[in-house]
Amino acid sequence: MSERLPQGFFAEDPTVVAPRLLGKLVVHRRRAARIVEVEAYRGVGDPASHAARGPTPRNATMFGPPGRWYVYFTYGMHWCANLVCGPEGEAGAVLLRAAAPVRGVAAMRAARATARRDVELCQGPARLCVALGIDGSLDGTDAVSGRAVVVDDGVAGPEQPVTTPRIGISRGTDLLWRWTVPDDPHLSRRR
DNA sequence: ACCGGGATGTTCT
DNA sequence: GAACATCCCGGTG
Repeated sequence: MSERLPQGFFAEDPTVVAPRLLGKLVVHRRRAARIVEVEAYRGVGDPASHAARGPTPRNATMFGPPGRWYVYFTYGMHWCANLVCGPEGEAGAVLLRAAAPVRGVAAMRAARATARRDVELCQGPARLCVALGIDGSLDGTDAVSGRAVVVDDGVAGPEQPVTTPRIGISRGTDLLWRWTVPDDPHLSRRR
């Protein structure tokens, strides 16, 4: 059975929370997917973070309390989903980059008509949002007890997650702040 | 398989 | 204007 995450799960630094999210389930609209790939973004001080230059209207949620969804719009057409982590005001977050479909697969296929194989349904941060029906209306909502939640269903994450540089960024590329389940077929591809 | 380019709009220089 | 935590499609090998 799925259990709510303990209070304080998201209170630690995003680089600590990120690997712990591997193996957890994202649940929304009767669909569920197991997280296999994440990236940590620190707030001010991380040049790749949306919060690097302080608060703006877009990143306001990042500066709020941990455990909430930060959902942003990019490239004129894509939503991406993060979990706010760390002390309030530090604007840390973990980006969900890929997941393995677990429940509601038919609904995911309907939402992701261009996916040719089920392995592609949540393979990438924007694809994951489409498959699960996540959009900007979720921004700022509670990820422990709200409409969309992250839960622990008792399946252990990897003992030794793989760490790599983050994908799709032009600054902070030296930091190994991407964590993946080793050799999982649902990982996003490029580099 | 790999690559290049277009889509589309918000944010920032 | 340019960049952007992306994806899709159509070219070529």
